[in-house]
Amino acid sequence: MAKIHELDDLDRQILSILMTDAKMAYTDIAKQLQVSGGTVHVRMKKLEEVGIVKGARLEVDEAKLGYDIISFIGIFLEKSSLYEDVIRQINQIPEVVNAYYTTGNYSIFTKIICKDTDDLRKLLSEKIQAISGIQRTETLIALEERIDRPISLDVKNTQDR
Amino acid sequence: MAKIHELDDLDRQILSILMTDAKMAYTDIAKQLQVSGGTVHVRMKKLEEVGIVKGARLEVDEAKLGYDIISFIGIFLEKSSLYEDVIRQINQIPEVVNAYYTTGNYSIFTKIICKDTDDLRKLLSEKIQAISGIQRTETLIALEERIDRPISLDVKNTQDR
DNA sequence: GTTGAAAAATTCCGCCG
DNA sequence: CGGCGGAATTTTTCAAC
Repeated sequence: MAKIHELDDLDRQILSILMTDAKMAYTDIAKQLQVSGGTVHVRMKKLEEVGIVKGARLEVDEAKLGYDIISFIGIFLEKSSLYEDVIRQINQIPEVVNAYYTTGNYSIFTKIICKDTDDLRKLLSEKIQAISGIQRTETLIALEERIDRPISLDVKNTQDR
Repeated sequence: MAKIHELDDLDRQILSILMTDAKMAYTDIAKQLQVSGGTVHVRMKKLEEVGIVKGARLEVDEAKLGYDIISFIGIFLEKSSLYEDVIRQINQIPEVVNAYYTTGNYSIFTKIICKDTDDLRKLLSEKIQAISGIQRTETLIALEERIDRPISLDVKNTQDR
């Protein structure tokens, strides 16, 4: 479930560009990388086929939509065997945007985006704490998002012009 | 820095669709929502102008690219006045994909994606710990990402057909 | 990997409710 | 004014080389 396919430098360059701007036209990328538009198309098709490219998401300013609170909630389970069940229930909560199975302090670690502190309070007391199998939670509130970017692929030749 | 613009239901429906699939053609969205392609175009332009739409990112399977370790690192600062300086230095580390200023236990909370545990170890000891102003760090390693999705906008009328 | 041409989507503009 | 329809321009997509 994590097979590494052979990618050449062109693949990585195309990915690098689209990872920060998925809407850029293939013809523009082609110009930038000095290849034909057809080539970019073929590469992307291959990358989609092997599952490296899973799709594209619009980046929105959540705060401008009224979602002001980003928080991380660490969840301790009563028994680790409850993991699947708890994840299933957490999945029902729309405000949860990420959930990870983790080592260390917590069993499950989640990222949550909600409208205000009242929303968060209700979410914790009425939704999260209500899930059976959860022992206790720890909440971390983010005041400011300072870095948000994709991973940077290292590309050998950046001698494009 | 968080002004809420008036969005109608059509705006929210368009956003909802593109937030999960930014590559969907405007004409397809138009068909789905029973409006003309031109209308979708005008709405998106407005959403971009007011900054609600910031861009689009390709979603990639990091594991297939060899990036197997997702970890969260909480950073304690010696003095909170060092915040800006430390963020600036963290920003230089390509593996850092997110950084937040937080309340609670930590001062800075980061999400990091790297290739393997050895990479992570080096990152911690050679890059993070080397930043002056950092007192200590706490690391959380994610074994499995189970939920990864955008926020869900509530749309009044979903009577599209 | 390229070229070129058909099909489709984007983008713009004048018109209508 | 907000939405519509159509036309010009670009882009995507695919074949043959």
